[in-house]
Amino acid sequence: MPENTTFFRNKLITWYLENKRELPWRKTKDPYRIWLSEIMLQQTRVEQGLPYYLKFVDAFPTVFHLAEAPQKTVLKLWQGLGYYSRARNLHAAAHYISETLKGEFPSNYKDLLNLKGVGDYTASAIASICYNEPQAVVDGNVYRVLSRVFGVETPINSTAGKKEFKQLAQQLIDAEQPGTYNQALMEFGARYCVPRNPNCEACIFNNRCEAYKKNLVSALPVKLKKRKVKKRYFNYMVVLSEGKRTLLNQRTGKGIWQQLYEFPLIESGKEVSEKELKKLEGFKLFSEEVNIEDMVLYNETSVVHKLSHQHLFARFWIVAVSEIQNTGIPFSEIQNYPVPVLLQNFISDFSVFKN
DNA sequence: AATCCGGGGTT
DNA sequence: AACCCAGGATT
Repeated sequence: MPENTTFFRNKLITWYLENKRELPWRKTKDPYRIWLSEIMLQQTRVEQGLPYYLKFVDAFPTVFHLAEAPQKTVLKLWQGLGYYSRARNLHAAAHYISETLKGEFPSNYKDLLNLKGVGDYTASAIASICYNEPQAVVDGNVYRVLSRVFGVETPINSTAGKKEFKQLAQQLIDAEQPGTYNQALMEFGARYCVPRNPNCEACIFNNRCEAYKKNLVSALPVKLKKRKVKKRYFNYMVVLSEGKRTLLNQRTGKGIWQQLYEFPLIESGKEVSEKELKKLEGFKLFSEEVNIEDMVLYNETSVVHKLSHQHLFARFWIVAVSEIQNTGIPFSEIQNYPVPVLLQNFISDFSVFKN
C-alpha cells in the first residue's frame, strides 16, 4: 500500500471526526433509513433534503409503512423535492422489499443494485455504512476532491472518467471503516473542498494537492458542457364552477412531473393572447369538456419556472363555468393532491386573493 | 454516449 | 446566467 494512500485516508478521517455535522441518518445503521436518506440526497443538498427525511421517517417508520401507503400519499410528502421518479422508484422498491423479500433488506452491494432507483453510488453508500462493505462512493463531492488532490483531469461525466474515479476511490478506501471513510470524503467535499474559492491556504492537503501546486483548483474537476435549456409556454386553465369546484388532471406518459396533478394544460409555442389561445386545438378540446361562461387572465406577466433543462413560462387563466362533470374536485381539496411547485405557488397566491 | 429528470442555493 | 447539489434511468 502506497504511503500516500495511508496519509490521505487517515488525515481525512481525522478531519471528519472533528468537523462532521450531526445529522439524523448518522445516528442509525438501519438500512431502511440510510436508504431513504441516500435516495433523498441524490442531486439534493443536505439542507434541502433534511426536512423531507424527517417527514418520511415520521410518516413511514418502517419499510412496511412505506409500502402500504398509497402512491398519492408518498408523492404528496415528496412534493417540492423534485426528481419525482425517485419517489416512484422508492415506493416500488419498498413493495419489493416488503413483499418479495419479506422485509429482509438487501444486505450487500450487489443485491442493493437490484432496487429501483439504487445505482452504484447509493448501493455503495448503504453497503459501506450499514454492512461495512468496502465499496467506494463516487458522488459530486468525491469527483471534486479526488480530481484536485490527485490532479485528475479526465472529464467526470465521461465514461472513462466515471470508471477512472471509481477505481481511484476504490483504491483509496479504508477497508476497516469504509462507511466512515466514504462519509468523510463526501463531507470534506461538501464543507471544505467546495466548488468555488476553497480555502486552500489552510487545507489539510495543501502540501500534496496536485491542483493547488499547479494552480488548477478552479479548473478542476473537468466537466463536459451540457446543452442549453428549452423554453416552453404553459397555459393553465383554472376552472371555477359555482359550487367552487375545479378540474385537475394527472400527468401521465413521459416528461416532467409524472403522476403529479395539474390544472388542464394547453401548451403553446409562444406566449399567446386570449384570441390566439382560443384558436389552439388544445383549447377546443378543453372547451368541449366545460361550458365556459367567462375567462380572465390571472397573471399578465408569465411566471418563469426554471428546471434544470427547461424554462417554463406559465400563465393562469381563471375560467368560470356553469357546468362541470363529475371529474371535478372541490377547490378546497386541492391541497390533498401532489402538484409541482409551480402550481403550489399559484394555488397559495390565488387562495389568499380569492378568500 | 447523450439525454432527461426539479427545485433551490451560490457566485 | 451558469453552475452545483451524498445520481439514476432511459434511449
